[in-house]
Amino acid sequence: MFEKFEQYLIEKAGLNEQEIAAVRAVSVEKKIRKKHYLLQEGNVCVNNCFVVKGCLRLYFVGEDGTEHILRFAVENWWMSDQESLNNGIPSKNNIDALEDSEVILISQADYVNLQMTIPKVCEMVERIKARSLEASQRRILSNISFSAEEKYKNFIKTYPDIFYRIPLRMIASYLGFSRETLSRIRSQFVQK
Amino acid sequence: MFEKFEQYLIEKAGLNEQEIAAVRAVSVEKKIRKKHYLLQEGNVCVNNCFVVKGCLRLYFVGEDGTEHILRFAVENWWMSDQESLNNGIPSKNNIDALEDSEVILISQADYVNLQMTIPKVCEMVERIKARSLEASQRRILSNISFSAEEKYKNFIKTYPDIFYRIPLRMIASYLGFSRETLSRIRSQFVQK
DNA sequence: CGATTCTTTGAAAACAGTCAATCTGTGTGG
DNA sequence: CCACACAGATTGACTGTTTTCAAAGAATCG
Repeated sequence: MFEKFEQYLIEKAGLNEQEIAAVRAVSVEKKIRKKHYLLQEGNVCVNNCFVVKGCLRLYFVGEDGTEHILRFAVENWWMSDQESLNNGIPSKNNIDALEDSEVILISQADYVNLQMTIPKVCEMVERIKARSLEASQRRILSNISFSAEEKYKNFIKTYPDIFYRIPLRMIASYLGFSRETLSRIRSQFVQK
Repeated sequence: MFEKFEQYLIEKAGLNEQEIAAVRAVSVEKKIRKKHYLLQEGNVCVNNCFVVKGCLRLYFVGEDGTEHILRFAVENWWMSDQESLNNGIPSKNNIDALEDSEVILISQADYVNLQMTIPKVCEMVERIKARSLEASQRRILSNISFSAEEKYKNFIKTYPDIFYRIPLRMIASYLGFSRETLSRIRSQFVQK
C-alpha cells in the first residue's frame, strides 16, 4: 500500500530514498471499509490522512440530522479536519468512507516533524495548502455567484473523476441544494 | 504609518528591533482613497498588503456586471488575491477601498524572503494561512447549510466590527443574495 | 440645497424545498 | 432463478423563499 504513497512523494516532493524512509517510519497503513468512520464528531482529529485508494468525505451533521458535505477526497488527496487538527480541539465534523478505501495516516506531531527535518516536505505541504486555499476561494465564489445549474455544471467540469463515483444526492449536498433540485436540473439538461 | 504595523509584528510574531528593521526595509507605505483600486482585474497581484487603517474589499465582477464580494479586510488584516500572487497569473478579481485607507505593501519576493530569513515571520505566516483556511471552511459550511437569515445573523456575530462600517448591499453580496432579500430579512427581525 | 448613494417596499415571476409516491438498479437469500 | 429488500433517483403537487423590476424613501456629501 505504501508504494503508491512513495510514488506520490517522489513525484510531488522529489524525495530521495533516505527521506522516503523517514516518512515511511512514521506512516501507518489503514483500510477503511465503506460506510465506516475515520473521524467522528466530538473526537479530536490527530492524523493527516493520505488516500491511497477509495473515496472519503468530510461532512457536518446539522441539528435536524441533515448532512452537509464539506469535501471529498479520492486517490492522492489528503483529508483531515484542519480546524481540529491545527488546534487540537474536538471536531464538529465526520469523515467516513464512500468506498472500501486504503489510507496512510501520519500523526500531526510526526507530520510537523517531517516538515521541519525535510525541506522538500515543507515545500510540498506549502504548495498543498496554497492550492487548497485557492480551491476554497473558487468554491466560495461558486457558492455566492452561480445558479444551481451553474454550480452543478461547474462541479462536473472541475471534478469529472469524482463525479461519476459519487451518489448524486451527495453532490447536491456538497453544492448546497436538495437532491430533488439536482434531479430536476439534470432532467432539463437531457432535453437540450 | 509603519508604527501600527510594527505593533502588529511585535504582538503577532514577537519580532525584535533588528527583525523589524528588516521588515521595514522592504515595506512600502501607501494611501488608497475611497473607491480607488489596489488591484484591477487582468493585472498580476504582486504585493502582500497589510491594512493599517481603513477597509478594502476583494470582489469578482460577473459577466452581467454584478459584483460578488469574496473578502473584506480592515485594520490588521492582510489582503491580496492569493491565486494571482502565488502563481503570477493575471487576477480575475478587483481590490478597492471602501474607505480612505492606509496600507503597507510588501512584494511577494520580499515577503517570501522575510519568511526564509526570519523564522518568526515564517511561523506567523503559517498561522495566518491556517486560520484563513479554517475561516474559508466555515464560510463554505455557512454557504451550503444556512438559510439567508442564518447567514446574516452569523455574519453579524462573526464580524461585528466589520458589519457596522459596510453598506448592507455589500454584505448581501458577500453572503450571496440580493440586497432586497437582506432588507426584508432585517425588517422581519425588527418586529420580533 | 441638489445630487448621489443606499435602503426599503410592493407585486409578479422564477426558483427551490418538502413530502409522498414511484421507478430503477443491485444484491441477497430462499 | 425468482422474489424481495434496499438504496438511490425521479416525479408531481404544494408551499415557501428569493429574484427581479420599478418606484419611493432615507441618508450622506459636496
